Amino acid sequence: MPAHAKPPTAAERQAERRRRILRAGTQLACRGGYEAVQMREVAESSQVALGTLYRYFPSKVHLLVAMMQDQLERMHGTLQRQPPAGEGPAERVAQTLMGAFRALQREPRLAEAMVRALTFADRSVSQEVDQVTRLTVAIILDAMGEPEPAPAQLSAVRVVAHTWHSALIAWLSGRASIAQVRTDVATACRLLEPED
Amino acid sequence: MPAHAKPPTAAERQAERRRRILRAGTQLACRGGYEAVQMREVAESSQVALGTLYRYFPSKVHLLVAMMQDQLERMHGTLQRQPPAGEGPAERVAQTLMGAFRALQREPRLAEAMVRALTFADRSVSQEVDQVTRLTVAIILDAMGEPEPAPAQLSAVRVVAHTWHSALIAWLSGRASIAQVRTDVATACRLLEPED
DNA sequence: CGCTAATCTAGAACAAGTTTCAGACTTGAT
DNA sequence: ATCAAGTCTGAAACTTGTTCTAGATTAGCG
Repeated sequence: MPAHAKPPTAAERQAERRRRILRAGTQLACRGGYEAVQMREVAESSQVALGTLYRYFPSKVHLLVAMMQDQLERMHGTLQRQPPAGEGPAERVAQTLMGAFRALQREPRLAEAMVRALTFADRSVSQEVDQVTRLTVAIILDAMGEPEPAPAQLSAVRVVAHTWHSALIAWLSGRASIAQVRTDVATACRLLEPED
Repeated sequence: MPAHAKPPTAAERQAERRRRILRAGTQLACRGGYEAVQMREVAESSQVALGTLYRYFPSKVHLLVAMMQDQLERMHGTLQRQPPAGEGPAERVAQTLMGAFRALQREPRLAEAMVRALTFADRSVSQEVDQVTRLTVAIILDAMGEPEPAPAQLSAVRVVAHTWHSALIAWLSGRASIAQVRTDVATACRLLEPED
C-alpha cells in the first residue's frame, strides 16, 4: 500500500465500524425482515465481536431504530433538495408521505424490521424513538412549508405522523391495501389545512 | 362433593383452561408488563403444561392480543350500556376514547403489554389483530351513533383509531403527556364531524 | 518509553420464547 | 368394550437476544 496513506485514527475506525454494522443490519433486514436481523449474524457480517456490537448498539431494537434514523435522515435530505409541488399544505404533505411510502415499498422487509422495532421499543429506547419522531415531524413541516407552526398545527402534524406509521404497519402486515394507506394518509392530511 | 354436581364436559374444561390462561397472563402483565408475561410462568400459574399453553395460544403475542380482545369486548359492552352524552360525533368519540384511556391507565403495565404485542405482531397474528381493529372501529362507530358509515367516514374512523393507539404507546413509553394524548385524540376526532 | 484506562476479540454462559417427545389420559365411534 | 385419534403433562432440547469473562490490543499521557 502507498506510504502516504495515513493510518486512520481511532475515531475514524469507530465511525467505520458503526457504518459497517448499520450496513450489515440493513442487508440482513432487506433479506428477511425483523427476525433475520440476528445479532450474531450482524456481528459476523460486520466483522466485529458480539460484545463490540452491543457496545455500539445496546440492543437489537436500538440497532434497528438507528437504521431507521439513518434512512429518515437520508430521505429528509433528498426531500429538501426536491420540495413537493402541490396545491395546499395537505396535498404537499400527502404527496411527500406517499413518496416516502413508495421508497419504503422498494425494500418492504427492511421497512418491516425498522417499523416493528420502532413500535416495539420500550422506555430504554425512548430517546432514540423520540429522535425518529422529531425527524418525521420535521419532514412533514418541511412539506407544509410551515417554519413556525402553532401548537394546534403541531397536534395535527402528530396525528398525520401517527397515521402514517400505523398505516405503514397495517400494510406491512398485510392488513391494509395501498389504496387504504393512501386514503387514510389523505384523510389525516385534511387536518393540516388552515381553515379553522 | 354433592352427587348432583355433574362433571364438566371436555369443552367446558377447555373453556375453563382458556379462561385460566387469560387470567394468569393478565395478572402477570398487571405486575410487570410485557416482559413479565413469561410463558413458563403463565403455564405454571394457570396450572397447564407449557405445551398446552402453546396449543391454546401459538405464541406470546397471540396470548397478549387475545387478552386485548378480551378487554376491548368487555369495554364495548360497558360502553353500550352507558352511551356517551356529547354534542356532536367528534365530542362523543373523544369522550369515549379518553374514558377508555383512563380505564387503561388504571393498569398501565397491562396496557403496555397488550399494546406492545399488538403493534409487534407479525403476519401470523394478522387475523387476531384485525379483530382488535374491528372492535376498536366498532367502539368508535357506536360512540358516533353512525350505523351506516360512508367510506370516507370509515377512513376518518381508522385515522382516529390509529391516533389513539399511537398516542397510547407514546404515553406508555413516557414520550407523551396525558395532555398531549387528549389534544391529539381531539384533533383526530375533528375529522368525524360531517361538515364536508 | 512505560503505565493505565479503554476498547476489542473469542467464546462461554445465561434467559426466555418455542419446539419436540414419550407417555398417560380422554373421548368418540364402532 | 375396544380401538384410534386427539389432548394433556412433564421434561428436555433448541434458538436467539443478552451478559459475562479473560486475554490481547490500542490510545493517551507523563
